Amino acid sequence: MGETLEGTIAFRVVGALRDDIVSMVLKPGDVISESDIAARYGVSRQPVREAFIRLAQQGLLLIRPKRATVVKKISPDGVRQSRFIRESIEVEIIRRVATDPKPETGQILDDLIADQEAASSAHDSRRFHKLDELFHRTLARLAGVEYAWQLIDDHKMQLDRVRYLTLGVSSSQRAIAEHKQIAKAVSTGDVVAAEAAMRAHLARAEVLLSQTIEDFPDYFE
Amino acid sequence: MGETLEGTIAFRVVGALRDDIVSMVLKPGDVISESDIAARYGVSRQPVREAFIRLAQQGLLLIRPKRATVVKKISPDGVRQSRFIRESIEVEIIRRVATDPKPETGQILDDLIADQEAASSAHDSRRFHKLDELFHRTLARLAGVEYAWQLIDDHKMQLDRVRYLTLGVSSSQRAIAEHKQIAKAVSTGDVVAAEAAMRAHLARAEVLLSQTIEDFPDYFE
DNA sequence: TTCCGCAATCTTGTATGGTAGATGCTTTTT
DNA sequence: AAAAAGCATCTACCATACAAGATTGCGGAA
Repeated sequence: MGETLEGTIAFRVVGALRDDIVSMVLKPGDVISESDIAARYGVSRQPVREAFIRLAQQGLLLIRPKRATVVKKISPDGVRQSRFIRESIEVEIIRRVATDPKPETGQILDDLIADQEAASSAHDSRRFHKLDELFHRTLARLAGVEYAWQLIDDHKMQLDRVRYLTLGVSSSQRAIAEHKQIAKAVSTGDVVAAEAAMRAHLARAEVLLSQTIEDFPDYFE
Repeated sequence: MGETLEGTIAFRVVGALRDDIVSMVLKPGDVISESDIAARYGVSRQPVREAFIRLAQQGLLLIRPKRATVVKKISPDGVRQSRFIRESIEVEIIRRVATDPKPETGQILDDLIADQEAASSAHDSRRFHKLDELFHRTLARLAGVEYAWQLIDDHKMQLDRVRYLTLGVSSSQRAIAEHKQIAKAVSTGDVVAAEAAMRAHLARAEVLLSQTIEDFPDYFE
């Protein structure tokens, strides 16, 4: 035991702040200070400061020395490049999986899609979102590069803030249909179709950004 | 001014430790402590601790709570996946650049290659390495995703530690020839050839890893 | 009225002391 | 002799105090 630092105060503060930022409880541009957060959580400045450092390195906070710390505004160009990174990696993943599909691949993906349909029918959007994420992470695992997904996950936080602003807009039916396309192309070893399906799937979120910027201009830089 | 934190002690310690780790002055498995480093640099433990946090998040250190902090050993699988990430992104970059090459693209790349040839003739391996890095970063800039290169750069630290163990092995002549291939394919808009040339260029380092593991087994996990 | 300067008061950065957990060696017990 | 208990001594974690840059607003001078 104790091989990780999950039990530390700093770790808890990191999690709490990250959740608040991604879920827009703390809004882009909000000014916070080590003392504020420390008082709010009833701890000293020290672990809060360390949490700030971690979150700043993840691109969620901006520490302005001797001035203040602010919740980083969403950078449209940053979002664009995060998507570029995600698409680059996921396309390469889908290629590798489709090039050499294992026998059990199709069944694994189909099971996940079935779960998603259940969550969609139950209108459990939180579970649906979790399963959507799992679908993509599973593809990474099948390609033997699960660590690469962890990287995407870090950058996805930026995208998730935008997603949170557009809740309810996304059509789960359409996402499921696209997942089915991807799964089918993968299990039949059709690399070209798999890549095209993945690109189309990822491109769908594209249109949302400009509209969101107009709706919430203060949250963007 | 002062919009950054470059002037802080913690920042300097980060840089110094990172250089020591990448250049193998601090070797994988070495045990260090906040007190050690603090005494060595003549500062207090606080900025050292913050430097540890940053470096741990970058994957160079492993903090074992209440036990010690060690220079992280190189993970062969991590190196493999870092290469996967790099190849995914760089291939996508080269596609975009080659798909829509700007008029000045060819000249920019040719100039860089010329500089590299000069550095190679002068046997200035440090400058050669810097220019090699600049070549790739320039491609990212031409694709409009310079931030993506920054991401690669973070992961490249892991690869650089391996590279440092194999100094002198790489042939600069061959690297230059490959850069020329890439530049030519890009400026003529030959997407397929550009992608193939980039993959070949990145794959060349592949063979070195297994040999390096045999030569320095203690540095790997 | 406008502008300049200064001081109160924010902020983050740094130093240091104390706490608790983990390790390893010594001593004690069986 | 072997195993277990105790203790010295590491470590990172946390709390607190102080330092120094940055901001704000007030007051006096032009």
